[in-house]
Amino acid sequence: MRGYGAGMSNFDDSDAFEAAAAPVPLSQRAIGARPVPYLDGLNPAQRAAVEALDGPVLLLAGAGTGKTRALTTRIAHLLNLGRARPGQILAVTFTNKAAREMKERVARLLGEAVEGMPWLGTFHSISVKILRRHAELIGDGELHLKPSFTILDTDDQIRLLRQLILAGNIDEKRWPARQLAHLIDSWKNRCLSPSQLPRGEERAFDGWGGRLYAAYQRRLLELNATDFGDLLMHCVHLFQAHPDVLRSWQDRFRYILVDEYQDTNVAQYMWLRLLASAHRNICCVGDDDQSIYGWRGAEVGNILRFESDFPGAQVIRLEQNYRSTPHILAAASGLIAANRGRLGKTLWTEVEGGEKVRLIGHWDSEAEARWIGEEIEAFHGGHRAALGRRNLNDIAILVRASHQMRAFEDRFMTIGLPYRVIGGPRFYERAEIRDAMAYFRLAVSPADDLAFERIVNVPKRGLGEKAVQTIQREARERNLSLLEGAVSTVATGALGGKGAAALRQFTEAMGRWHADALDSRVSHVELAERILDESGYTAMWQNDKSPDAPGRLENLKELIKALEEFENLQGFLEHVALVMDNDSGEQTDEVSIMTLHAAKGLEYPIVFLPGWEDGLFPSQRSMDESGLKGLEEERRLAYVGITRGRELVTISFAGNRRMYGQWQSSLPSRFIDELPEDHVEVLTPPGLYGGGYGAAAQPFAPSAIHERAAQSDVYNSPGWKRMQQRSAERAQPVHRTPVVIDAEPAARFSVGDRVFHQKFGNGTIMGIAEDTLTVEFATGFKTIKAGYVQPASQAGSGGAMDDVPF
DNA sequence: CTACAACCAGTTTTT
DNA sequence: CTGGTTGTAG
Repeated sequence: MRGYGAGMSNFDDSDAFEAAAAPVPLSQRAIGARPVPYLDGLNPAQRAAVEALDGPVLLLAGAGTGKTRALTTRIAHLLNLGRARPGQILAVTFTNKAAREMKERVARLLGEAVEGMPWLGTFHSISVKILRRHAELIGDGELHLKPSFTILDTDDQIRLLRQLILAGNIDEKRWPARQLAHLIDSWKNRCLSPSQLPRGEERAFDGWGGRLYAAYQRRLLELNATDFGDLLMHCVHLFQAHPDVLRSWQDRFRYILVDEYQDTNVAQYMWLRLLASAHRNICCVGDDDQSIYGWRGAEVGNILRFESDFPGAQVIRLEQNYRSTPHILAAASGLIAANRGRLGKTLWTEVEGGEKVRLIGHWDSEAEARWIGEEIEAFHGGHRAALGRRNLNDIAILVRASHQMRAFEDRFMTIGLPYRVIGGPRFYERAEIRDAMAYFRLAVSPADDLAFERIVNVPKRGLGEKAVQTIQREARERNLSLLEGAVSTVATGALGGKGAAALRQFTEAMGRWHADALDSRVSHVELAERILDESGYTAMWQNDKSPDAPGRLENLKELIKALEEFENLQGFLEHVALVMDNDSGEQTDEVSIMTLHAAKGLEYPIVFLPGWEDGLFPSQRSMDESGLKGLEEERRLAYVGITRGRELVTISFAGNRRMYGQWQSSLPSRFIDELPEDHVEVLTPPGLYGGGYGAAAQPFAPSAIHERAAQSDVYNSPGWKRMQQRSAERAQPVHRTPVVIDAEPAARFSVGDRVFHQKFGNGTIMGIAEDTLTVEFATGFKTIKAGYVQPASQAGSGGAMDDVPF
């Protein structure tokens, strides 16, 4: 057993073990009437976490220390001891994914015997459940929510705000709706209603912030709608204003568990405090070193303050790591030790050996991508003896900013290395899904004005801005919904011939769909398909020549499939806003590329961390906006990145990077200086000065990189200097290695073959000249290097179009 | 109303 | 450089 944690003063090895120093292993004692096999195999700290059932508990769980296991076992224990029934445990997560995983694992621990946990879910989904029961209490006497309220997503929210901004005669150029949305969100994150805004803040947004916020909240009530931020804020205000209601929920939830506590914002914190204040049986699990969402309202302070917030709290540290090698843990620990405000933990492992964290600098971002591509091919081909032959699924590239991904996508496309981008737009955020949903929403609730506006002219019906304005005027004057207003507009003949005919057709069809939506004899799945067909929506994409059109049609099919799981359209719409996500169930062998944020909670045997350059990582913007706080959050992000790796972590940086089409030179990240050099091996970049892979590592310590930059071989090489000079002239770097790897593929193709191209979609080869193909795509003829296309049948492996859900 | 050209901004992301 | 939005001409 060895501890790592350079310079951490508050580390106390005995902490975790004292709590569990029981003479007889607990798993061998009879607890209650039933045996407790699930306690077997827990380490002492985990067992302590499971058994400290009463009172406030802070479970500081480092990366890879079996946090979820402790949490789910704790739930099983509560149930097994009869301390609570499933309905009396409140277990909160941030994401649906985490909630799902926890549900599955609790079910596995307890077998079929236990019914599901109704109150295991995200902050938002649980808040919705609570709010629906007390909707009438939200708002004022005049105007209040109804239990059937809808939940607007960010898009709806912004469109609503834009209308208010325009109505207030504010220049939307200088004061964009997006910014107002962010401002209002930040208020809601802090649980501030319009009347509670601190002086000064209400004057934000050109003096209109407070008033626009108030107007927006009023409009939401009129629409019987909430946004995501409201769900939490309304709950807190409900609890504060109605002690009897709060009391009933406090009584119901005998035990409270919270996952990822370091990511809670003020609203979530208040929500939890209110619910826990009576019995104080609250167990918060988190890792202050992994708090990386400060920019969206998370308060690390919540976890740092836990002991004073809940006096007498037990603090249990999970520090035994089951994921990474000692070198990886040591590198991560050394790095994070540079952060000030932290509670302090020291990860250790029983595992021995393993490779040091590798560090390598490259001339530019293209060389970096090229090198990583070659490394991956070597791992995949089994050319790294120590690691054996690896699946691509074992490998991940974690970047700071999504624009870094392109270099890798380009390169991997060229060499035909299958990859998958994780993250990206969510399924329900895709335009086609939102359009389809708007149709369904309008069919179910004809008064849904936002849905009406979204689809009245999708597909194009010749109903542009003018027509919509006419309808809006009509609706406002007669106090009707937009759909009713549209009917009325047709009747009064306020709209010209062509538009009127199209609008009549639209409203009549919608009338039929609405009737069918209410008719329980009509299958909602068939109705949904019919709506998309009759509205011309499906046809719109079928006629669309762009390469992503087939993918969109595919998504629509998936949407219909998802519908089958629900009783009716209403039920589907109720859940979809909160619970829909894109977890592609496909199991193909691909390298994963994602942002560091998206990687949190995941692990891979082999991890590449490119782009460690000052300004990019740590991000300049982060530091400019939040100073030291921002820098520390960046450092936590680096910590998260390193601790994703199980066996081998490779950090890299480039001296030049293309940004917005221009070459910019950069220095290695300051985080590289902070890596403990005993655990880092510095590699020599290939091709610079005859180095090559086999060359011995340069014997300079990473902590000296900045100091030695001026004299080191890398930075003194003629090539490097030439590049610096060239990039200053905005020229392309000298460094251009001919692409060797893809010299052969042309042979694989012959005229007439169907091929797939990332950008142009599917096409047919019309001619071949060496490695250059002439391909006919839907959009016309293109001349393409063979390396950029793949046989159409394999289009499933590695194209951006694979990034579709399910 | 649509199509195309000019213009501008440009981390991280869940619900 | 790119994608998204805005502005103008047809």
